[in-house]
Parts: sequence; structure tokens; C-alpha cells
Amino acid sequence: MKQDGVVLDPLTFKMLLDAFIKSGKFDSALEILDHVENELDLGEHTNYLMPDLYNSVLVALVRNEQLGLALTIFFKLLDSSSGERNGEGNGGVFPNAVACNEVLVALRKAGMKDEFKRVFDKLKEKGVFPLDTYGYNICIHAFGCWGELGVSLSLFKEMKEKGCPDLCTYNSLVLVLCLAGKVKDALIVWEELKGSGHEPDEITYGILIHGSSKTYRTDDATKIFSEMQYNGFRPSINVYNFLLDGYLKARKLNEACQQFEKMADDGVRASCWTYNILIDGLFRNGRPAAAYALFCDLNKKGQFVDGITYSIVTLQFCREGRLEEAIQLVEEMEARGFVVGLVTITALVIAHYRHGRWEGIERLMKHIRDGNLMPTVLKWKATMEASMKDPQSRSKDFTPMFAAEGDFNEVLRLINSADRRSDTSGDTEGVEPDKKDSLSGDTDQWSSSPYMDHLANQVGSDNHSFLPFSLSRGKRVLEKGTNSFDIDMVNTYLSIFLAKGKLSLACKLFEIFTDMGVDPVGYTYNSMMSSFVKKGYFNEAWGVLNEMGDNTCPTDIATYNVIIQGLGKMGRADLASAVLDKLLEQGGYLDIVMYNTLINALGKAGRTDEATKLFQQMRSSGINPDVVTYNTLVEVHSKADRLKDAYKFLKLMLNAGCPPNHVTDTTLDFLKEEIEKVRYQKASMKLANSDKYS
DNA sequence: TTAGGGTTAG
Repeated sequence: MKQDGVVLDPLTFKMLLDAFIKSGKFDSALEILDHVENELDLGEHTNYLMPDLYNSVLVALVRNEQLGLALTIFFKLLDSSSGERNGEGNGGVFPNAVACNEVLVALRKAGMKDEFKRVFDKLKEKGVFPLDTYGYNICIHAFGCWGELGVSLSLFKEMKEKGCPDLCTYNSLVLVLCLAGKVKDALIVWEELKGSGHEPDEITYGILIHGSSKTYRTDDATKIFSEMQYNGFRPSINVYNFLLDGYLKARKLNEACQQFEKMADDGVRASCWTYNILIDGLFRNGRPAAAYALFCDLNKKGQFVDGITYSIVTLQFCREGRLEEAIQLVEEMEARGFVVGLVTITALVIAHYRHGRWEGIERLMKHIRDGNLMPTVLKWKATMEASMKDPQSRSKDFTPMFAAEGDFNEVLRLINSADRRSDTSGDTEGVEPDKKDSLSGDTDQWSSSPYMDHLANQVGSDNHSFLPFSLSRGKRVLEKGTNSFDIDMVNTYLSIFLAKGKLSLACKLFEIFTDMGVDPVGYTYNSMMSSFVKKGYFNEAWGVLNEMGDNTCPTDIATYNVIIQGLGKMGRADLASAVLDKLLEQGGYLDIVMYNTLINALGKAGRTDEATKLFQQMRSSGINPDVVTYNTLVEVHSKADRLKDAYKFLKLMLNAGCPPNHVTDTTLDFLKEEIEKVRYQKASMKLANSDKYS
């Protein structure tokens, strides 16, 4: 190419542009690009040089974290192009697959969902999507992670028609199904994957073990783990951790101990996370002394202890009401240089509220270094309370902002999709994906993955849920600073107000922050809902559910738990099974808290037999009952005058090695009184009888 | 990819 006698080759331009971008001179790079395009006569080079230059500029911008600039160029190019890829034809300058993929990956990693969608839609609109297998994989992964499983599945269907899925595609799909809580589906897809000419790799195994453990499918997780080792893969420490966590969450303490020993036998060194899982698990499995001993031991050695470890033990002290020790621990944590995060602070503040120990909070504040956080929390609290005392605002009750129409029908309407199911039996097995059905109809009998076809075919038909379900329970973040009130800060304040029962204050806070454009997350809604249900404000609770739907905020296991709790308190435990069906149909699962809530709701409604049945179902599904389960069953049976059954559950509890707690004592006091009453009755009857014959 | 919100008792 020539300009005023100077000859520059295309490579020189590329290097020049690259150098400018690397040194942060983006404007200069773009000026050069503009100059080349508009001022130079590139002659025969135009058709390949310009697209080439644009593509390398795009890639360089993305790699130098200039996503905004990259997007501007990206859309400009797409809008000015005529439809062909890579500049073939009349000078169209499309970004090539490499550049598009770079942009998409960067957007996914940055969590820029809206921008990602814009790019995706634009590519589709221009008819240039699909790019390649990698591009498809990125999109399947991204949409699935953002809760749009339907998009992922239809993309997969498209890929299959083109015959281009690879192992990464399958792994992404399995991951995305697990994230949506559809672990059962993921397991079926996995079985089919093995028959489709692909071999699972350690990524596949890791995803499945994680998904199964999280959804209490410990038997599945154990099986997959063995298969992984049998096939010659060496599971990473994380995989051991997933399984350990799963056992402890399912209250399978023995299996957890075996797994921990197996780890050592396999020559895998425990990590800090392993010990954190173990300490927390021991606390939750009724072994607080062992947990605390382990913590002290590690702490003495100065090994495998981090901020999370301290947080776990502090939280346990808060639960037990040992506030003095909790504060001491936080002081030690501070002294050792660990950050005291929002989780710990929230728990501490709430515990102090509950026990009316204000002086403890003052002391806490003194010990939290670079903590502008505590003063800010307290300042906010004061400001909010003052503003609520103002007669003008006090007259305004904020609960109506969540009010919904009415009763349990409203609940069912909210959680129901397009009334797809006619079968509403309470049999939870009935909602497992029905493979027989999926293979009938228009599915290709010869497909290598009929179940995935089935899933893909459901998309856009009648499987759309009004409220999507998510396995993810929301990320945990350290505070970002006192001036940025992000959703985590809002959640912390909300927790504090809700713990005090200050619903109006919480609603006001909710209103302020949503007005500021802060998007609530599942955690926020669940907390609000739970407080409304506890106070018996059911319309407001269902109103929150309604708003979750409007904001397409995915529900999770805790949401469903609150719904069941609410229905129980409304005296409509009979509707619990319909809700349960819905949860399982959505791919959800039952965890220990859910079982306990259900057993309580059924028991309090006088449905003791159903409660007992659920207890058995819980055990056969691989979850061991815990102290809450046994306490609930003992209480429910005592109050139903089934004293022998109550005693039976007490014995079961002790035989299972489940240590009673202070709630058990209360329940037993009640049981004792009931037994006394019965004795007294019997005695007086005897007396009456003997009187008769004397 | 481990700690918070959702379960019993009061």
C-alpha cells in the first residue's frame, strides 16, 4: 500500500495498533484505524486488511479490559455490515469468531448479562450466529448461569442438528442443569453422554459430584466418586470436600468420618476448606465439643485456620447465646489480621439484639479495626428509627407495598406455571422425570441423547415457569466500603431490622434501596417473606412472592420453605403436597430444613401419620434426621396424645446417636406433664372403681 | 465449590 511514496505492510499496522492499545493509548489506536480506513487507498488489500485490523483491535481492547470501547466498535461494525462474514463480498467488516468469542467470554466473566444478550441478539439478527462450537459453548454456559436454562437447551438442540457438540458442550450442559437444581436431569444426560462416543473427564465428574452432594444425593455422589477413581482419575481436594460437605449436610456423620479417613489413605492432603467443612459439620451434627476441640487444636498449631474458620465458630457461639466468647473470638480474629466480614458482623449484631445486650455492641465496635462498617450500620439504624418516629412517616405503613390479593389460591397461582400438570398427587416419586414419556412422540428414536432432546423440546412449549428455581443461594461478599450501599449491605440492615421485628422499618429500607436502583436478590425477598409469615401477615408474604415473580428473581429452597411454613400457619398444611410437587417438578430437592418444616406443619395440623411417613421418606432418601426433626416429632406426638409414639421417637433419637439439646428439655417437660396427667387419670379411675365396689 | 437468610422450643 502506498501513501505519499511510503509503503507500509499490513503487519506493521497491526503491530502498531497493538502497541498503542497495550500502552493504554486507545484513542490513538482508533485514530490510526480510522485513518487507514478512510484516508488510505488500500487497493487490493482492502477486503482482507480492514476486517483483520478490526478483529485484532477488538481482541486487544478486550484483553486490556476496554470492554466498553470494544462493544462500541463491535456494534458499529455489525450495524454497518451487509451480512457476510469476514469481509467477504462487498467490504462487510464482521468481527470474526475469535473476536466475537473474546467479547462474549469477557462479558460473561464481568457478569454483564444485558450486554451479553445484546451482543447475542445482534449476532442472531445479522444471521452470523452460530460462530463455532466454542461460541455455542460460551453461550450455553452463560445463559445457564444466568438462570435461562431454556436458551441453553435450545442452543444445544441447534448444535446437535449441526452435529458439533463436543465434550465441553456436554460439560457446560451438565453444569447448567446442576445450577438450575435439575441434578436428576444432569445425571440422566450424563448416562447418555457415556453412550454417545464421548468419555466424561474430571470436569464432568467434579460437576456431578458437586451437584449431587449439594442436593443431598449422597448415594449418587458416592457412586460417581467411585467410578471416577475406578476410571483412573485422581479426584482433586475440592472433589473430596464436596462429598464431605454433602455427607455432613445430610447428617451422615459416619460416612463423613470415613470419607475424611479415605482422603488421608488416598494421600490427599486436607486443606483449610476441608477443616472448615468439618468444623461446621460437627457443630451441625450435634458434636459441638469435637468441633471446638478441632478448632482449638488447629488454632494452636497456627495451621489451616482462616477468617472463615473464625466466622464458623463465632456464629456457633452466637447461636448458643455465648456472646462474650463470640466477641473474644472476634477480637482474636482482628488481632491475627483476618477481615471480619459482613456475615460475622450481621450474626453478632442480631445475637446482641436478641439478648438485649447493647453494651456488647459498643465493645464490638471498639475492636473492629478499619471498621467504618459498624458505626455506619448503627448510624443508619438511628437515622431510620428517627425518620420513622416522625409523625408524618409514622402514619404511613409500608406493608401495603407487598400486599397481594388473598389466600392460598394466590400462593398456588404464584408458584404454578401454565397448569401443565394434571396429576397433583402427593407422591414425590411421581414427579421424577419420566423417561418413558420423553421417548415417545416426535423424539428421534435413534438419537444418541434422547433425554436431552426431550429437555430441549420442552423449551418454549409448556415448561415455562412463572418463578424459576435456582440451586445457587447467592454469593457472599465482604463489605465494599461504607459509601457503596450494595445489596449485601441492604441485606445486612434488613436482617437487623427484621430480627428486631421492625417490619415497617425494613419495608422503608427496602423501598429506599429499590428506589436507588439496587436490585434485591433471593436472600432479600426470603428474609422479608419469612418475617411476614412469622407475624401472620400472609397477604404481605405472598405479595413478596409476587414481586419476586415480577422481577424474575429465582426462588430457592428457602423460598419454598417459607411458603410451606406460611401454609402451615394458615392452617392449610393440606396444600403442602401440591407445593412440594411444584418444587420437585421445577427440579428442586428437599433438604433437611424443608423436611423439618414439613413435618412440623403436618404435625401441627394433626396429620401425625403423614408426618411420620415423611420421617420415613426422609431416611430412605438418604438424609438422616437431626435434633430438630426428633424434637419436632416428639412434640407433635405428645401434643396429639400419642405418648407412646413420642417416647418411641425419643428412643430413636438416642439410639441414632443424636444428642438432645435445650429444646428437647422443654419438650420433655411437656411430655412428662402429659404422662403425669395420664397417670393421675388412671389412678383416679382406679380409685373411682374401687369406691364403687367398696 | 466451606461461614449468613429458611426448621423445632420459648
